[in-house]
Amino acid sequence: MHDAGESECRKDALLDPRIRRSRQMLHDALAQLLTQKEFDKISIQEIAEQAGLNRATFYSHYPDKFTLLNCMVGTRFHGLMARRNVQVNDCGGALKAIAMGVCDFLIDMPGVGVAAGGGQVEGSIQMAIVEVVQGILLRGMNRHEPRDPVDAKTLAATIAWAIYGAAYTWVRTEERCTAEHMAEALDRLISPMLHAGASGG
Amino acid sequence: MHDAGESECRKDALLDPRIRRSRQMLHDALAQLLTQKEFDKISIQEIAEQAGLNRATFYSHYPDKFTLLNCMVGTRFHGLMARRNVQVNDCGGALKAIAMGVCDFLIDMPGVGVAAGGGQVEGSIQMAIVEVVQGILLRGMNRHEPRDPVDAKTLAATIAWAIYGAAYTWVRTEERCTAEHMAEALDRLISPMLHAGASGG
DNA sequence: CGACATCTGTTGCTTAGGCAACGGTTCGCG
DNA sequence: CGCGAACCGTTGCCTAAGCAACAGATGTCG
Repeated sequence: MHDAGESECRKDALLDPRIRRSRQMLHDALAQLLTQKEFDKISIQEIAEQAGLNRATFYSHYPDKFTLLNCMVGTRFHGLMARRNVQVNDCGGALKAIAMGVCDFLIDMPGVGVAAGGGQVEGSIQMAIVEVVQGILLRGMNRHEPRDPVDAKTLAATIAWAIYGAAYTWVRTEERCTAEHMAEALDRLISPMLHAGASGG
Repeated sequence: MHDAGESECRKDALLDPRIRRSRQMLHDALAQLLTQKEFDKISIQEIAEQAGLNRATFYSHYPDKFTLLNCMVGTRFHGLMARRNVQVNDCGGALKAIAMGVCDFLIDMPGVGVAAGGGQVEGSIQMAIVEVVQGILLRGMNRHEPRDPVDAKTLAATIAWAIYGAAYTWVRTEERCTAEHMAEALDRLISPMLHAGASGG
């Protein structure tokens, strides 16, 4: 089985309610356990037990706990941005909204503190954030001011990584400013990049 | 089917996890809907939808929404008392704990406000509370100071109804005292009844 | 070293839930 | 009155989840 492997993490709709429910419970279980112990100290048995699901059911959804982690992080970040309806449209402030989302997500995400680093959790978070932010940027750019696809992809990647890097550094800073302040600073910093190269080729 | 009919509401343990989960979801769904509209304005379709379950699944657990209401209220009150580990033992204060539980439950229970009265919801609550409180009293009396079974049953019923009636009146009072204060008053009022007739025949 | 414990993937069978469809009731509205 | 809409209670078929059991890997303690 392993229907939810990596790439098909977010086919939320159209799915059997039982499947969506089970995956949701596995996500919640892992998130809960991450508040108590490190990722590599968590067994699949624990996750299944915490979720109130059978261990065999875990394997019918994910091949291993790493894939679950990736899907959990991706789904949660995607959900956060979707709930806030973050998108790049004609009115400004999109970059600020994106940066706010990333900052808030990093703050709330268990397993990411001032301590620890280089773990599997950080990697999953980074991947998920960059991928989702890239998607938002690309969709907005294509809809608003079309440009060369290669340029668009490069630009989106650059901005996505820039925002993630800034937020990642920010969240690990002892006496950091507010997320709001950080997001505004990032917006001012990056906006020129987004609008400068429009329609260039 | 209809495995959870009325009397066998609380066989929680030993049951297939899927069954416990579904019933829990139906309980939560009904409780949620009761915060929004009156009981007889709620359809089974709504309950199933709110629970994220199929309508047919509802019928495999309960014959109608009245049974669900009874089970939901009973389970919730029983769970509240169990979590607080309320029981009649050698040290005093049992009646206060019981009264506190009843007051807190009535306060939190949706569908019971200063308004409305004589509805199906009130009836279910009354039945559940009296039954559970009677059980607690009977178990405690048998364990602590055995007496004639008939007397015990009558005494337990009397006290249970007294507490319910007091709490019912209290919760519908405009400017009521705290639950703590009310429980203490009831304890002082009823304790003599509980201890007076011990070992009588 | 062996004994014991825990976790891992995987299997086959059983059971609960999803779904579509049915006929039947009630209600409101033109 | 007829019509549609919504709810009811039930059915049969299909799919996901529970469960027990397996062999194998790892780890730890005496």
